[in-house]
Amino acid sequence: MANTVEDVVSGALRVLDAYGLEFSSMRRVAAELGVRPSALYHHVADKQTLLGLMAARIVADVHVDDDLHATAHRLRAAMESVRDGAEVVATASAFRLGVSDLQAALADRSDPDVARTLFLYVVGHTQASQLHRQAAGLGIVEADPDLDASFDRGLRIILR
Amino acid sequence: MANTVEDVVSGALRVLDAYGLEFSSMRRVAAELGVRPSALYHHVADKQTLLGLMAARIVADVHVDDDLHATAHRLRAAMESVRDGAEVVATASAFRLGVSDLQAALADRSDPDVARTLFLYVVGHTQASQLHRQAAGLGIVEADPDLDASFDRGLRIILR
DNA sequence: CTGTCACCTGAACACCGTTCAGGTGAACGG
DNA sequence: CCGTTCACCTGAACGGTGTTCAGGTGACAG
Repeated sequence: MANTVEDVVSGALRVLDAYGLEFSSMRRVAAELGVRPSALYHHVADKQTLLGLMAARIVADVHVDDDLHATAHRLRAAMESVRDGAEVVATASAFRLGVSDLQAALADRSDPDVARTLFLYVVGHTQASQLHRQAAGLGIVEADPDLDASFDRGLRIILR
Repeated sequence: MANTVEDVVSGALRVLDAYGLEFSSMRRVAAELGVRPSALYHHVADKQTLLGLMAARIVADVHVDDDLHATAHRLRAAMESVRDGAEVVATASAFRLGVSDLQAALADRSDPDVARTLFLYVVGHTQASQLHRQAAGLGIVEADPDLDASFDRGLRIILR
C-alpha cells in the first residue's frame, strides 16, 4: 500500500509493456497496483498527465552530448526498450509534456532547426518501426529487415 | 438515406473538422449522417479502418512530382486543411492504411531513404504544429509565429 | 411475384475516464 | 496520551465509448 506517484508511473509502464498503449487503461494500471481506479487520481490529474510522466521516465536516462548521431541512437534505444515507447513519447511531446528538457538539451548542442528536425525524425521513425513490427507480428504485413539500417541512413541525411 | 462508404467518410471528415479527433466518435459520425451508430458497420469494419479512409481522402489530391520541396509543401497544406489532419494521417500511415500510394510515389521520385525521412518529417512537423496551435488557442502555451518558416528550414536540411 | 441484398434499427455488452463523499491509519504537535 | 491533520484509499455512480447481432424494410433483378 501507500503508493507514490513514482509507483503509479512504474505500474503504468509495466502495464504498457505487457498490454501495449491501446489497452493501457487507468483501470488496468489500478489493478496492477492492487488499488481501485479512483485512487490513481490522488497521484495524477488525468490520464494525459500520466502519459507525460511515463514519457519523461522513458527518456530520463538518455544522455545528450555533442555527438548528435550517437545521441539520436540512444534516444531511439530508450524508446525501443518499452512497448509502444515511441508512441507515448510522440503523444506527450505533442502536448509539451515530459520531454521538453531533452528537446532543449538538443537545441543547445546544435542548430535549433537541426535539433527539431532530428527529434521529429527519431521519434517518427521509431514509432513507425514499432507499429510495423507489431503489425508484422500479427501477420498483417511482412517484416522489414531493413528498419535498423534505414534509421541510420535517414539520420545521416539530416546530419550530413 | 442510402449512404455509401464515401458518404460515411465525408461525414466523418465533417465531424473531424467540427469537433477534432478527440471527440470524433462513431456515434457522432452516425448522428451527422442521421443514422444509428450500428449502421456505420455496414460500410466500415471498424473505427481504425474509417480513420484510414479519412487519411486517404485527406492526401488524395496531393500531386507528387520531381520537385520534392514543393511536393512536401503540398502534402503539408493538405493536412493543414482539416483539423487534426496530420494526426489522422500519422496514425493511419503507422498502420499502413490509406497513404501507401503517396509514400510509394515519393520513393519513386527520389532516393527511398530521402523519401521516408521527408515523409516522417512533414507529417511529424505538421502534427506538432497543429497540436501546438490548438494548445495556444486554449492559452496553455504561447503561440509560435515561427512555425511556417521552421517547417521550410527543416525541409531544406533534409533536401540539402 | 419472388428472392436477393444493401442499408438500416434497437437493444444490448463490456468496457472507458473521471468525480465525489467518505473512510482509515500513520505521523505529529500539545 | 490525545486530537488533528493529511496522504492514501474505497465504493458508487455518471455519461460516455466501440462493437455485435438479430431482425426489419425497401428497391431492384429474374
